[in-house]
Amino acid sequence: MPKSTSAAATAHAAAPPRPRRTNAERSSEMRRKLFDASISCLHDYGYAATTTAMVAERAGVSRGAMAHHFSTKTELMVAVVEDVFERDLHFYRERLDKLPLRERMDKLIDLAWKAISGEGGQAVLHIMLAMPGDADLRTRLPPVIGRVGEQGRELIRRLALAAGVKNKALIDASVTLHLAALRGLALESIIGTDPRSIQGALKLLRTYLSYLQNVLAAGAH
Amino acid sequence: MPKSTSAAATAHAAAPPRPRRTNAERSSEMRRKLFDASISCLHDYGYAATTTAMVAERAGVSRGAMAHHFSTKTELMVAVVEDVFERDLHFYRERLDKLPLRERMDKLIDLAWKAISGEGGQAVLHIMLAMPGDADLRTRLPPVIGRVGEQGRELIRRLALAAGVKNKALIDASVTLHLAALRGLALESIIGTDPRSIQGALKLLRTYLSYLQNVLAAGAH
DNA sequence: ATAAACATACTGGCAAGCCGGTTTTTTTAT
DNA sequence: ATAAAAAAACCGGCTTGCCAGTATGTTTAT
Repeated sequence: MPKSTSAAATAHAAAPPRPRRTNAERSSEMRRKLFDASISCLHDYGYAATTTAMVAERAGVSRGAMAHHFSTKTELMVAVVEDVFERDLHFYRERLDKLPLRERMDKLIDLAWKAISGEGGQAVLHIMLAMPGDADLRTRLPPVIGRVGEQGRELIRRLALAAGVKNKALIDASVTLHLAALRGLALESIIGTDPRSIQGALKLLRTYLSYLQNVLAAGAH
Repeated sequence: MPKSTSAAATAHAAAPPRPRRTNAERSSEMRRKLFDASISCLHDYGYAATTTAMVAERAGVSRGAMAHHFSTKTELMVAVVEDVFERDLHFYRERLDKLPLRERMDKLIDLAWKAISGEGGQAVLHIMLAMPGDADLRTRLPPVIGRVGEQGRELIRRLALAAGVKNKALIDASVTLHLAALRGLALESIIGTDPRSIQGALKLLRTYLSYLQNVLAAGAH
């Protein structure tokens, strides 16, 4: 392989165009690639069948590079959950801000369904279900889930308050229930349930929510 | 160890009481033990962290015996799902038959919650989430799920018809949604969500169902 | 220069499946 | 009825492949 000659030193040598990225850029690009590959693998194969080697390969990255950024599989997975949650929150805020207040609640279910049933949501689902089998995950994940869960609840509370609803306990119960329902439906789609059946359930869920809004609005006056 | 003498041949020898079970009995007892141990392990550690050796040990059975009845882990897990589903259906029927028609619908949610959030339900949840990573599971499990799902739907359709509801599509959507919600809440309890929050969500779910019944009953006349 | 980013090779542990052999039950032949 | 033969249930060690983690070497940025 006669590539070692000073060809690279010649002026026109642009065979591999060198971007000359900064270290911070390299790191964040590396993490992005690893997250995407992880999510994709988790979606396709689940937690246990997702091997670190597989993730590295799909990311187009060496195992060593991955080890440099995430020394253990658990660590990577926790970071994946954080990444997905952050992106989801950003996704919600970006879309909701453009809508008039009255329409936001209704849109929320569609957005949440997209987030939860998508690749990222399914990946998170798999990681969560791996908790009972991984002690590290069991200690590291709950704080992450709790933090973002609180942020999400806060976001929805604001929407509800703007709509004139005060019953905090009921709002929380509603959030818990609707998120659980969406997760359950996402699970159904994982195990191959007929999508039409799932769509019907989603429609009913929207109906339920608007019923709840009516009741609460009536009670609020 | 002088137990090898003909003590067993004497009339009163009850030291090791030999049951002299029939083969069918031995088989079914063995399967029962393996199912219970599997469910317990799945609940405690999830799918991947549940090893066949662990199941055998917890069942108080040799690995070879287990291999005789279930030659592969996947095979055992499919059988576990079948067992849980059969027991659940039996559980539903037994409890519901004793109730007057009007109360059955409401009771159904409690029963389904007990079944889905219990050890067996969580075990099934773990097995389902393992599907993407196991090709065998992916081909063997759907038929089982489909069969029992249809039986469950049939049971509920009868209840609904007895209550004067005709809208078949809406009934199916309702069943799908409510089961999904319960599964999602079971998942929440697995990842350690505050039980009070879950109870609140359950209460709201019951409210939703009675609302739906009222609407349907009104529409049926 | 030196530290961070990236790559390659290796290792230790472990779980699933396999296999030869033993014990218990059931069937068959006498 | 009873012994021999066949079948079914049961046992535990072995092994092979594979995966997470590690150790060491090379390139790129600061």
